[in-house]
Amino acid sequence: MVEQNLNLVFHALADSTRRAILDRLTEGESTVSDLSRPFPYSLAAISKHLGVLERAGLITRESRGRNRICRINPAALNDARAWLEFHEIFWTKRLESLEALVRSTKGNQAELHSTSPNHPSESPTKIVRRSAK
Amino acid sequence: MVEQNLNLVFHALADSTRRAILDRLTEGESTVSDLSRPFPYSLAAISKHLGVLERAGLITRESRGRNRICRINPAALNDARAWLEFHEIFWTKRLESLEALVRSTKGNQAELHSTSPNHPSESPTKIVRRSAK
DNA sequence: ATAACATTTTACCAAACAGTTGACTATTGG
DNA sequence: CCAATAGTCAACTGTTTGGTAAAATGTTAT
Repeated sequence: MVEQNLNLVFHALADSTRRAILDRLTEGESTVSDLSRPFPYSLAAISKHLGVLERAGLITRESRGRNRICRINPAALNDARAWLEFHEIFWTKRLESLEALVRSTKGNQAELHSTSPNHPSESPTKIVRRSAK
Repeated sequence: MVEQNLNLVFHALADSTRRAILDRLTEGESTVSDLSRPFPYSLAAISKHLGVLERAGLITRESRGRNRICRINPAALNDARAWLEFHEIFWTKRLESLEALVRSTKGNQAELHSTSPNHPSESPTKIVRRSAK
């Protein structure tokens, strides 16, 4: 569930055009055609990008008359940021404790490969078959 | 440059298998076949995933005898995390000031669409043609 | 009513993706 | 030296992506 959402969010962010759309949206809500103006793409292309962003929860769209106005949804970034932040710290900590281990055992050739200083069960991400993407 | 790198990093992260590989790698460096063992995929598939992760700078690979050992590179997460963190704060701030504006002008129907409380030049992401992806 | 406008949908295309299998290249243990 | 092991590469397959153009759907203004 969360896994699937991370896929959607990271995928949505992995495109310059979509990130630029998000940036434009920080300047305030916007209609689709206003949004599309600065881009060298068709309205339909932008509409598709908005679909990707909406499915990822990064924006919301609301019909107002014959326009659809788009707004950013800051909360949706939280999952992704949390994943990154946690992992950055986690990885760094792991590397530090690994270095400490190396330092403390320097001189005697301790096993350096297959190092598992903590229990593997801490690993937070689960394997998901491609069909679930 | 940075733009391009963000594409690579976010794309690399937008896949459960690759995130799971990264997680496994936090338990310590690993060979490719050790890495591939828990996954229901061929060695070649995992090797490809490792290529994606390496191109994004998220891991490094080093030949050791007939093995290639893979290590995580925590620094590479920084760009992505920085982007997310900045934007989450940025977006939230914008929404707050927008709300404040709405509150302060409540009762008189001020222009609510096309709202640009700050200068648009602050927007950090640039538009990049698809070819650059 | 009807014309114009804003957006989505559909049908299509080329390129990229995620996977496979099988051949190929090193490296090592016996 | 030779067989086994570790990994990558090449070719192929089916699916997804990011784009287009054109038709369809709503909504508003006249």
